[in-house]
Amino acid sequence: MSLQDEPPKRLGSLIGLAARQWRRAVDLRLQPFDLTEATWMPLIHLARSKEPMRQKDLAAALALDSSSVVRVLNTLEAAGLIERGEDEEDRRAKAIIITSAGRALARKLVRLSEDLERELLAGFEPGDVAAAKRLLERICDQLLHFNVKGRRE
Amino acid sequence: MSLQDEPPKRLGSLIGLAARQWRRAVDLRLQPFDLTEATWMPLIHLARSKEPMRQKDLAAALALDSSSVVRVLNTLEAAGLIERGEDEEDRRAKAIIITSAGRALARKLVRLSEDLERELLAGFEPGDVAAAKRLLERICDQLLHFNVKGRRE
DNA sequence: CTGAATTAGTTTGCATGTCATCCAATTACA
DNA sequence: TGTAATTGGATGACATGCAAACTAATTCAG
Repeated sequence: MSLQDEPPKRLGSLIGLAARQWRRAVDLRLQPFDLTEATWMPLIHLARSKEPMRQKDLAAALALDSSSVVRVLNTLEAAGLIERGEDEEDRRAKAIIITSAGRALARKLVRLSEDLERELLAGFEPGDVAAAKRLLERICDQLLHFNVKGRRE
Repeated sequence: MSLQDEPPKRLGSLIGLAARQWRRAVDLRLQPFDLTEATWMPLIHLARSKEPMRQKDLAAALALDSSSVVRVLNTLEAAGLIERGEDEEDRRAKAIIITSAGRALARKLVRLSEDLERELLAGFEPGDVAAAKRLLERICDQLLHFNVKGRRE
């Protein structure tokens, strides 16, 4: 059931496949914490920022639709990992603050994610990985461009 | 809104981001055909195969769960692009056959997908792209391994 | 040959991402 | 200043992927 036996995949499918498999791997490891890939990313991001973030900024940072972020934050809030405070400068906005429980969990998650990536990439040339990352970043930029252009033509 | 301004992304997030953006790009282009990325992949795959395929084989080829394939095939069947025939050798199985309308559409889609990829990758070194593809394939293999091991341990 | 295990396909429930739309607050401008 | 446009957030509908449970057909063991 190896992948090399099959006809060459397009880059798009390959990326999609890799993303799905990666997500499954992460979700597997996060099961003990009752978290999933979608929930840990915001948490780590929030832990990294010293200031409380607005949801809009978080969405931008994660390159997610703001509606997705709303839902994820709901579950994080229900789990007591974050709180939604008021933003003084703009009463529309909410200031997302991470609770101490959230911060503690985030520390574990960062370690876990580093372990996973290390384990997964063991046996790969660091240079190759870095090159692939650069390429992916450029592709993402290209796609962003492309999508924005296509949408609000 | 460029991506370079932000902290370096982990490879996992980067792949996920690229996959989402790529999907959006494809979906944008497929809107006129009332299709999405999830539906065109099976169609192209079916068009490529001379023999009618079983759903199980299609699922394996797309690296999808068989239940996902069921749903996609339902919509393709409703759109008149495929038909589910009986498999003579095994009455459990269905032989998926692509209709002439499906085949015609698939031809367009192949061209479209090639155009998209070409356009998107213009300005990239072909060698770099090939290297990234190889790396992604190896990562997918690694992840498959990893996930199978973790699941039914 | 008969019952157990396996297999192909389906159904259902859940998580996640996107879009369209709505509401309230803010900003811009005439 | 008063109204229009914009913005942050929330909600609902839909697509998609996965897992678990189910059905029907096949295979395997005895």
